[in-house]
Amino acid sequence: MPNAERAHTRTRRKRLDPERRETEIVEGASRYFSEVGFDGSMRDLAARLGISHALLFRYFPTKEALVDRVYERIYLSRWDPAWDAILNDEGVQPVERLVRFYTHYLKAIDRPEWVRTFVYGGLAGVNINQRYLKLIERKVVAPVAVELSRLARPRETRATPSGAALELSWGLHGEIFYLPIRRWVYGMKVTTDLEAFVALTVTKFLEGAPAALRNALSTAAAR
Amino acid sequence: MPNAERAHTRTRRKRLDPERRETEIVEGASRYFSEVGFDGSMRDLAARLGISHALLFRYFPTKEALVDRVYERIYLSRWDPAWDAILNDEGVQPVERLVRFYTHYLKAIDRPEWVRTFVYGGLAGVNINQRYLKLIERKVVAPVAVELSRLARPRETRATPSGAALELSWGLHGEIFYLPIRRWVYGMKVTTDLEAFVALTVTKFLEGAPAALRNALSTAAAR
DNA sequence: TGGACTAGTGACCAAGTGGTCATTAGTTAG
DNA sequence: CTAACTAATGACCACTTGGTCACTAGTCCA
Repeated sequence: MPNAERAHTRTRRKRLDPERRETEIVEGASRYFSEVGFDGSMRDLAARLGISHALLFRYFPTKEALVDRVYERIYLSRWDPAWDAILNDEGVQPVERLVRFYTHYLKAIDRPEWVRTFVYGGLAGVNINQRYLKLIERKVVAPVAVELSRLARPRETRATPSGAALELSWGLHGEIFYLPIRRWVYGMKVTTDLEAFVALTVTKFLEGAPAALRNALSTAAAR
Repeated sequence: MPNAERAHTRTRRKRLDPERRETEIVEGASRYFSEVGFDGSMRDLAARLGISHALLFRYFPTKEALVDRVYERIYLSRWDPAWDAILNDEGVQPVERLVRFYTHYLKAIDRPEWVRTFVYGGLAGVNINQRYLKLIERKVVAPVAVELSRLARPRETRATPSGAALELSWGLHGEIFYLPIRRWVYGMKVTTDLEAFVALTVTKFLEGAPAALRNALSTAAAR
């Protein structure tokens, strides 16, 4: 074992093959920036990784390039196609579908890198956020709103959900998303029993939203 | 009119009395930091205010002092005592109470300085946030949870609400808070009809939450 | 064993940061 | 009109930042 326990001081220079080093950098950067925000410095990051900051610039020409890479890693390639199936499985009761979907989703999302980076990005106006939210609207909020409309008015079959239905579905999403926010942004102590939390929230939604929607639609129509 | 239209160039040096200058600085700083985040520089801020950055240090010994002051201005002194009355007015139906309270609250909150600064502060771990959320829990979430418990189980009279009831009330709060977040953090286009939004959300809550709570309590008891 | 290849570094640069201070110039009371 | 008071400034300091580059030293093949 040639590489064990050096007598003379310090972790000497380590030579990694470029591929490994790169993933090490990207992963480290994800963690680092999510803690500190994207104003964190390249030198600090390098120190954490135990390398010189010059090396970072060997792998990424600018800080921006690294940051872009971190974003990419965190969001894109993070929508699990299986979720679509869960959400649209006609053979399952709506409650069950929503509970399953949001439990999976929450489990994937409820991590500091994800949540904090997302919020940092929102504040900075990074456009990846807006793209992501559009995706959420298309894949989750709108379908849920359609389902909700059907529950509220079983007879009607409208393709596009009303504004109120969308608002209510965004409400569900926001409510669920607020759990990781409370945990990772505001540092509050909150449940870790994600499934119970989702079940509770979804039940409330399905018990209350159809009535609220009917109410809103009829008062709007009466005007 | 001695001070009108100088022929020779530039807005010359202006001499304000300290009190006015100070409020001008604090207000400008609130706007500036809420846009840029607290990593914004004192020089930039000064340029925006049309003064030299040295002057800022005449009024605030350090940047931190200014930031503290901005926080103070934005949150503390921003809980309207009238809200307590609205929320606890036994003579009014719960729906109406919640709608009124949250409409007022949302109107006060739904401004970029407030929302963005709050979120920036959360990410940075500023303790004022945690204090504020404790206040919300004490003044809003907990009372709402108590009310909710009463609605779900009219016979019981427990002083402290269950975990599930609290969770549901936090859900309501999160859902409502998510509207300004979407507007000011993620830059989405969302309703400006706050009252209609609150009415919708509160209705959904009151229609759905008691049932969800009963459900949760009985399955927990059955175990 | 010795070279060639190249991952990794230290020292450096220009631009920006928070913060200081001697100096300048509006304003007003006498 | 002048002198005194003090709001406001410009020039400066030490330090940090993103980024560059000539050099150093692991590793592996001949």
